[in-house]
Amino acid sequence: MDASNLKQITPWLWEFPTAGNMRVPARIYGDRALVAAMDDAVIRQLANVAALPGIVRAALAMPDAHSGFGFPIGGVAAFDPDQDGVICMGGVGYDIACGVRVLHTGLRREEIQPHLEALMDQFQLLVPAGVGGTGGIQLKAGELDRVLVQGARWAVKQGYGTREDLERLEDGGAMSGAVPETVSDQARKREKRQLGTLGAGNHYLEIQCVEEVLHPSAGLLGVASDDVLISVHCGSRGLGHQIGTDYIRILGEAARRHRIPIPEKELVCAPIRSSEAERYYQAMACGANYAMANRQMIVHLIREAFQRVLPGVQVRTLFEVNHNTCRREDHPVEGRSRPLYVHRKGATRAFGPESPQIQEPFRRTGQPILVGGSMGTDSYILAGRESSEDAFASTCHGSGRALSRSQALKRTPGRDVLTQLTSRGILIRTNHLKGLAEEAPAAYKDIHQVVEASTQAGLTNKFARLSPLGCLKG
DNA sequence: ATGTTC
Repeated sequence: MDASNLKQITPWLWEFPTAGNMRVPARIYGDRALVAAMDDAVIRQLANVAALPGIVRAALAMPDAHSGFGFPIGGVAAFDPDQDGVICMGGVGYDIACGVRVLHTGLRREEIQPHLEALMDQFQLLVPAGVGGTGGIQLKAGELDRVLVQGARWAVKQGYGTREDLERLEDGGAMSGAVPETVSDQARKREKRQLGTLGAGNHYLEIQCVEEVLHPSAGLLGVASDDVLISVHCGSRGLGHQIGTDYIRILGEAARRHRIPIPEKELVCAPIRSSEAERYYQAMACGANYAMANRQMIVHLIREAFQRVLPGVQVRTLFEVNHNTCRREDHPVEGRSRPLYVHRKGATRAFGPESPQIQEPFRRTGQPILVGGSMGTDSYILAGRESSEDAFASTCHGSGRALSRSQALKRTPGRDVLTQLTSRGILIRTNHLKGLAEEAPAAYKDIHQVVEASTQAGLTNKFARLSPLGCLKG
């Protein structure tokens, strides 16, 4: 992207001014190099989003943004129900409430090292992974509806976790507003035996070590140097994908009736107060609850693996954050708190300390966020700040793709990626070499640069830098 | 991301 077409607001924030049918400007967070490296489609898609009814302040892109289906990945947009604002499928994406759970093993680097191979083997054995992957639990008749409403709380009630896990999940593990009747038979059919499965693509389960503590309050999150953590990155599987697919048609018809122009298929939307948008929100909340239950089931499998290899180890939840959602949240608009519908696609919430909109354990630090690097690179723990409110309390979610999947496939064969990572001492487990090539480190932006831009822009503070020890890829 | 182009 040619940054000379953009107005520099700060060295970490750029603006594409309102033009044509845009109602608000488009703004991109990132340093000059990150913005210059973004594909032009990011601006085109942000301009499309900026033209939607009821959009507030600006259409935003985080420093890890790249083009997505209809709406950039790394995109944020908020809509006001009193200004004919809309709910937009593309602002959530297909993998509803994809997110990251972060666990603490209670172990230090030297304690885990002799058991790493055995642990990775057990993870591979116990956690089903891959496209179309089943092997998750078979739900009894009627049970799925309870999962869709209760989310991770359902899993804990079944004995797959603890109350302490739930205290550290968004909404205590159950997003409100879920109505199972809005989820199609087709979506239910695709769900069969996928609860407790990792999925494919950039989804992973990684053992990580705290390399560097970067904030004096890191201890409040329970993180210290050389601690061994686990990150689980996955989402709502076939069920969430089918909900997205189903509502493209429903929201598309609504958009036509309300005469909202839809330049790209997945940008379909409907007025927040229409029955179609209400139903989409209810179905999306079901997808979010499925994703949170899914991660909770995987946490249970991780604990099972530890029981086999290192019995007695207590694996605790540190936090979880979703990065593909639309949520009703209160935000100040022109000095007054307003209920807005905030879409974050490949972007996470980043409320600062004291915010009533985050779980109680995080009120002193701000919302904790795991920003995943690509496979084999560092990750960061960040926490939200009050100044993130400029971006509707949002920040980046990962390092962000620099190459498309097909470009990455051409660049490096999967076997070479495996060799490179192994030679750096990272244990890789996968059943799918092609997937490894698509997710090669070279296919991603530089995580350090993305995190630095987010920090300099005032969206988040750095709390810790993590390095990978072992990775199970979907 | 995804019953890997319904």
